[in-house]
Amino acid sequence: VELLALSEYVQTRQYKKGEILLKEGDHCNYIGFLNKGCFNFYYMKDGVELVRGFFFPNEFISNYPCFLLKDKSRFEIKAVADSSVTLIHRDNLLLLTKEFPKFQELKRIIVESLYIEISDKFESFFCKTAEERYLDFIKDECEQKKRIPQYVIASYLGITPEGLSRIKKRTSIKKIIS
Amino acid sequence: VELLALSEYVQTRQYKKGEILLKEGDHCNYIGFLNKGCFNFYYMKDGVELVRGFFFPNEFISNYPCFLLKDKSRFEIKAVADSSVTLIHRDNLLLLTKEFPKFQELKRIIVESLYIEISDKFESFFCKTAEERYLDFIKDECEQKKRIPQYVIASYLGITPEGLSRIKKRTSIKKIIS
DNA sequence: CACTTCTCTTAACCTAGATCAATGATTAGG
DNA sequence: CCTAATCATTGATCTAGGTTAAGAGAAGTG
Repeated sequence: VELLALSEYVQTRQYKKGEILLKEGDHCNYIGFLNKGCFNFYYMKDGVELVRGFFFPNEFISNYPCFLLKDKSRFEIKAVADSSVTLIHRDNLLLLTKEFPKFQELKRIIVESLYIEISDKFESFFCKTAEERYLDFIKDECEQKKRIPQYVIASYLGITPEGLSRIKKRTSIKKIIS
Repeated sequence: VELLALSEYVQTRQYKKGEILLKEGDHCNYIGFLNKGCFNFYYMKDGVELVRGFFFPNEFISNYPCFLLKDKSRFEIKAVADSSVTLIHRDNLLLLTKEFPKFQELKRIIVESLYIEISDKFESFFCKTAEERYLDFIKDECEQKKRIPQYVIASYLGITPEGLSRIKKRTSIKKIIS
């Protein structure tokens, strides 16, 4: 029953590689569920994209604090590959949660996972080297990750593409030795 | 009226410098409001305290996600100066929010401020040098901050005490030149 | 007060990663 | 299929901060 109701409140959209889902300074009125493809989010600093994270299939895409607070977003969300996203508007989510209290749970889960995610990332950034972060990143190398350009990964790891190149060389040498 | 009710649900405690308010692995059953003094929070990594932040007067002290989820805390909270804290137990906060819906607001404000705080810190750590972070830190140099030992500040900035020492020398030279 | 224990600073050396510049390797568009 | 643009790698040089070791202040304790 809930699924049926859900389908009336949502819409599915295709995004081409490079297309922007949420622009800096815009309001985040939708929450997306990523069916296929891959997005990243980053904020602009002196004209450079500082990548903070990725969205992979079966994850929720949004700037949740902005969604909740009706704030302006400080970061952007962009497709790094052709993608398919199911979107729900804030108003419709509100209607849904009123109709089906089950969806309340959903909201809590989203916030919690966000907080945990950022805490973990903070921790890894705080006490790991770029090399360790890289190894963590490629540990579960899914199909999506292989398609992310190196310079985007480098930014995500907090280093330059040149630095990442060197790390890759270094780690592949280490692999051969051991 | 609310204030009167409040006073029945809370207790005020004194903490000596070095005393621990929340230990790693413990449950966080209280939220504290810092009247006087200063706390820091950190997690242990290979026997070393990695400081992540401070609590100053008029701020709420807790591991809020743990407080909510009744989880075990991964970080500790310790007094870096003699302090006075007003504590409220989870159960009493629950009673209060039932009696006075006004306090619901309070909970939302705490989560929001936490999320914003960690986002900001992440951002500063991600794209600023230790020197910039240090200058940010001393910008509003209140009485409490002056009492925090250098090695604690260094840990907070993500560097060693030696590194901080160098930065201080460097910045003081820059000041004289300009 | 003297003594031990923390805390802070300094110096010498080392390493990770930045920056700059050049050159291959891919990819996309006509 | 070819050209242009983008992306990845490499080398040389540079810098911030780590590491180690030593010494100077402060501060708590008997």
